[in-house]
Amino acid sequence: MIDFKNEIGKLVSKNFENLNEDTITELLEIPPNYDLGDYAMPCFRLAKELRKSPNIIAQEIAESIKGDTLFEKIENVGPYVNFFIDKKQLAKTVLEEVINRKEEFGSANIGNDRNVIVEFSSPNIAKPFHIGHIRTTVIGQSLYKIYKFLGFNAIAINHLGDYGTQFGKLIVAFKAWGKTEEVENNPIPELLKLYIKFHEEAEKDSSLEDEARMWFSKLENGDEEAVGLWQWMREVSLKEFSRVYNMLNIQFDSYAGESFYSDKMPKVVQTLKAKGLLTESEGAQIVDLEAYKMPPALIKKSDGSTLYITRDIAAAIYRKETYDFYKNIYVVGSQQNLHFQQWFKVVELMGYNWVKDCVHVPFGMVSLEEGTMSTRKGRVVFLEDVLKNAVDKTKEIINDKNPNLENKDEIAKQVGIGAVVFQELFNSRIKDYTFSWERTLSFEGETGPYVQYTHARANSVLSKAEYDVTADVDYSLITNEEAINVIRLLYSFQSTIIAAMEKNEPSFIARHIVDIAQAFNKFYHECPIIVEDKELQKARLLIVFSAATAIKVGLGLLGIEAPQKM
RNA sequence: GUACCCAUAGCUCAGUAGGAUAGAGCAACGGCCUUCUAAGCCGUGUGUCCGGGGUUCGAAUCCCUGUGGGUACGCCA
Repeated sequence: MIDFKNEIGKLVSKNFENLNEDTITELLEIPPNYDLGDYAMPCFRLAKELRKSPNIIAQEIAESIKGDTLFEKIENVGPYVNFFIDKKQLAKTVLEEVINRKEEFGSANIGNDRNVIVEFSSPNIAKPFHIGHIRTTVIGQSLYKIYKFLGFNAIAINHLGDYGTQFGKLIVAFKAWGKTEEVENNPIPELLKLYIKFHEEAEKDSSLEDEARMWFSKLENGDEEAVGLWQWMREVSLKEFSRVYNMLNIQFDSYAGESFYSDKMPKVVQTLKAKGLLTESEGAQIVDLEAYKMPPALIKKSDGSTLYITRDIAAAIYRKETYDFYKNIYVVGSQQNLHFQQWFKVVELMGYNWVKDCVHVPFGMVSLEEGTMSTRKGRVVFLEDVLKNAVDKTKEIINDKNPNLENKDEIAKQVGIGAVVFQELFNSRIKDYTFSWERTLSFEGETGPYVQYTHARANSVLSKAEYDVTADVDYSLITNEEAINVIRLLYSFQSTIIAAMEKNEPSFIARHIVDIAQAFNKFYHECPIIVEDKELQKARLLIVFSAATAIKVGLGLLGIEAPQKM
């Protein structure tokens, strides 16, 4: 595609020797509305250097450029120079790009096949997969897809919470009150019951906590009974999780969870000791971080067993050795900000300069209307229930609006789950929010189903017209504002995807495809597409095809399906 | 107590690297299906951009400060 910013840079610098292309393109911005052009160049900052008023500079620049074919108009308004792109040129460059690239539209080879690890989802074994896990799961999946789309070799890692004192607790609880058959039949809920019971009983009898620590210690030392029970719990839990992953269509390249690193930790402790970073404090082994205004990092408990932070360090080192990552991304809630800061600092102190490539991508908390979620208190909303409810609601809507639709169940699944995922990805990561059924199950306005609906509608037109993609189009027929607005959004599609990658923010893409859908729907209402004039029809169908393609690609990057009909 | 995060319309939120009149969706009300999918489109209204300073030609955006809310701070993850 033509890079219009660069073209403006060339045009202006040609006439003004003391302005080079880069300073011009850096100044360029997109005006508040299209009446003021496609690009604007504010001249305030040039005023000092050129010793003229911004208005005069803008006037001189505007007057110096005459008769360029890429721009239909270049005008001066006060201190701004406004550039209006020639509509035919814009339509041609954008629509030809879509034709040439189809569902690769928007992709780019920025990554050069370098490895980017995305760690996400990472639920705790033996605990329910609840609504609090949705953000990491869905944001992680989307980032994984975005990096791939931009030419990186993305690696999805599910860092399962399959280790730690909690397993000591579960083993104690299972041995005391559990029944194998009940757990086999209904693993997560039964294990959760045991976990809750443990905490209730431990309040009365604190020796249970010690017993739990002892069992975890046994597990770490390879005690046969402990390892056997642990393996069994891990297996039945994973089977449950995979149901949700299948619904969301998520695959992982690795399930190397915390337990995977258990034999890699002694070396970390050794290195820390060798580098003189480890000190003893209250019987535990710590790395003092006071010089960096942080609380100390606990490496080993007083009973000798390890902690979360030690495992994360071991995992990072292992990943560097195994994948030689370009970036190592952790999609983990903002509650763990300090934890990441601490262990990043420890790794830095160990002398590993690749720590700069480790990125914590935090996100805000999900709470319930009743208050914060608590597994121990059993106050949770299961993710599977949310997805199922959304699918059921979608089925009702389909029966109401489009009862003759084929594959109702499949489409209800795509739309219902799409609605939940989209809602999750539409807002900035960092914001906290309260889960609400009403909002999750609303399908109008800025929602997944709205975008999917727009895609299906576009497809319906294409199939009615028996459209064949062709570049043999008279682009000068594309003149109306509604059509051009769609094309403008398609033009900025790729830069939006790149920004989403740079900021690790899938919501950029979600918002952009809503914009495309809105612009398309206006176009759809204003301009009849299947018309007498076949040349005009061809041009408009190409816009329909292009908008549908971009929406499909965008939804794909969010991990959402784009059904042909709905 | 200390650190970090958040604060924009009745509600949920956008607002690119500081730039021209601060925008969407929802909710409310009123229109539009004999024509390409009405999960749609069009119209109507609302803002001390949390308060106060500062930097700047220019601040919702950057800095300082206060307020309100959230999170985290040694043997959980």
